[in-house]
Amino acid sequence: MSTENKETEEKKSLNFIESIIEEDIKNKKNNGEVYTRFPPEPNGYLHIGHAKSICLNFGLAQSYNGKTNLRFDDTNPEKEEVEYVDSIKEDVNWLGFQWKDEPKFTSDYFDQLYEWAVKLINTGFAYVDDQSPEEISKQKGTPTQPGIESPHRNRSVEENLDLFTRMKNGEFKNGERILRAKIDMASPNMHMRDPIIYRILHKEHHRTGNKWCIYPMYDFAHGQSDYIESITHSVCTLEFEVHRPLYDWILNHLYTEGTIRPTQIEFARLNLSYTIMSKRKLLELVQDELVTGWDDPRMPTISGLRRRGFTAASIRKFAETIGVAKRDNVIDVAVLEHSLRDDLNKTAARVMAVLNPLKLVITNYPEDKEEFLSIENNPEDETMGTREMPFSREIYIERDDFMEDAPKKFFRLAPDKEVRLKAAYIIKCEEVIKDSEGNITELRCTYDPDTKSGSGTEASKRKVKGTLHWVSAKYAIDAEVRVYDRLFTDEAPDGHKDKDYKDFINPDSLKVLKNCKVEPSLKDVEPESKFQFQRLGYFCVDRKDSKAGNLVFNRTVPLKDSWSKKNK
RNA sequence: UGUCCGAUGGUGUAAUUGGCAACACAUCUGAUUUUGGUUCAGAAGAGUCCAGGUUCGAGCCCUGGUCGGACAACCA
Repeated sequence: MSTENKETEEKKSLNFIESIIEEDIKNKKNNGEVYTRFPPEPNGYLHIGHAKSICLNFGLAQSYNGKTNLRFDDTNPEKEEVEYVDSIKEDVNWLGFQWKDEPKFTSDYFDQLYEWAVKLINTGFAYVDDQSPEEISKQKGTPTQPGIESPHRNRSVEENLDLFTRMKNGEFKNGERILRAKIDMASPNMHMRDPIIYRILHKEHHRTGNKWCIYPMYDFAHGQSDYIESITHSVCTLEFEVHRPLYDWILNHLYTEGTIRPTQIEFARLNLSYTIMSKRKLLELVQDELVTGWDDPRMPTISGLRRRGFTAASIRKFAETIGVAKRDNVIDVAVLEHSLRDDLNKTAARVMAVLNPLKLVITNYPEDKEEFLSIENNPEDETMGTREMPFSREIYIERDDFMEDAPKKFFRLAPDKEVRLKAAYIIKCEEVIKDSEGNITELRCTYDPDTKSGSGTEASKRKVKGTLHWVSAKYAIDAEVRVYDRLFTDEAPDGHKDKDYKDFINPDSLKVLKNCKVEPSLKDVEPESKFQFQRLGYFCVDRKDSKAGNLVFNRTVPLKDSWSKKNK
């Protein structure tokens, strides 16, 4: 049986949301259409957890020939800002998704929402309450005890209408009046105990300015926005599960026969080991200057991952790999790193860079001689071609690649030992030069001219245990390399009752290396371009700080390293 | 002493009319390798939260438990 046959015969397994959608399509629900939305609140930057949701929502629409809206859920002017709106649009685009038409805003629907509130009042399903927040919350009861009804619950429609109009007109101060849905104060679901649907907020809104001084609550805006936009499947995270009865209740009171009616479906949010995902805590890291900003390469934000050197494709692949379900989950951050390496391995050009330079002189190599050696750009992809690298008598190698008293399994350079210089010659270490304090300052080696890589000679085919990367001292370019590591030392930084997540910040999450030497082909690299520094890891050109003549590279992720692992 | 949701190797996700628990990550071998990378070959690791029941047969259906999560913002 051919693989082709196999693929067509094996049905791809569906996640629970896809199952629901396929069932809906089969039943001709919503005319078989699939229309999703991604509805962030513009009160912070998007993170990898949002990426899961973005890939899910846009991906669902893609698989079922549907469309996806980007909608900003901007009903709380106290927390929301345009800076966040802009960053969110950029991040979604960067991830590779296109929303339908212009981005939508819940604030676009404030007029309609107001009308619907009036309708609810007119039909006797909403009332204005004059009580203080404290009183209202006291009457709300607890999950195990029913609430009690507000003394204003049975006001006349006329009085409610008058009061609500005056709320809108700014006759009251913040908190003096509130509009509530009249549902059931004894409901076992707290959200059904006459939830607040409109509050007074004398605060300028980033889009509607000072037009409104009353703003709808999430529950009185989200479902209606879905409905207005003809969203068929409103996919959100599990914490909104208990809101679903209210979502449905509101729709029941506004729904017009024959229109598309959205359904809310909840999935479990992403948790990543060694990572925090709370927007509030991420904001705190930024405000406390524990990181340099929302796009600090150590942040799990999309802009942080991007600046770190992640590819959009690797994030999409990650989202696909982890799947979607309803149970709590913690994904090993290694899964994310794996999808990254997998992508970069195929796409990133190999270059030579020495992070901790140690001078090495090849004593039998003529002083005036120079060679240009051909080297492949990516062994995984021949079409990426080759380049020429200058070789000369004086080179730099990695300090870690030399050991004076080397253990048996150390396949690198040591006194009297041989090693191959990648794409060049086999050299032998003859002498170790030290300063007065005993620090190694230079290595003297000899090379065997017959061992030139690719020359085809018998000597060139000789096997030596180790191969080192190197750069010509004369031609190397200086660069700054920022070596990033995970931000937290604990698997679950915010999972400890007795300790703050900040207690687990990794003091070595960033090491700045100033005098690195990189090969000359890197002279004019574009910001964000990605490379594999041979034998070290994947690095990218920092999109903000790298300039011609002042190169800055970020370490995206190290190569897998079975040597250091073995030596732990 | 409430309502809703969930429970499958270390981690995640599958098992679609009930039919030998599969895949990925992680782990460990070995081979290849001018990257201690990649690739390749292989190993180990769960009997599906527990107890009953239905059935020739249950991860899947039924009953009762246990454990975990969410919910009491004029946040979303």
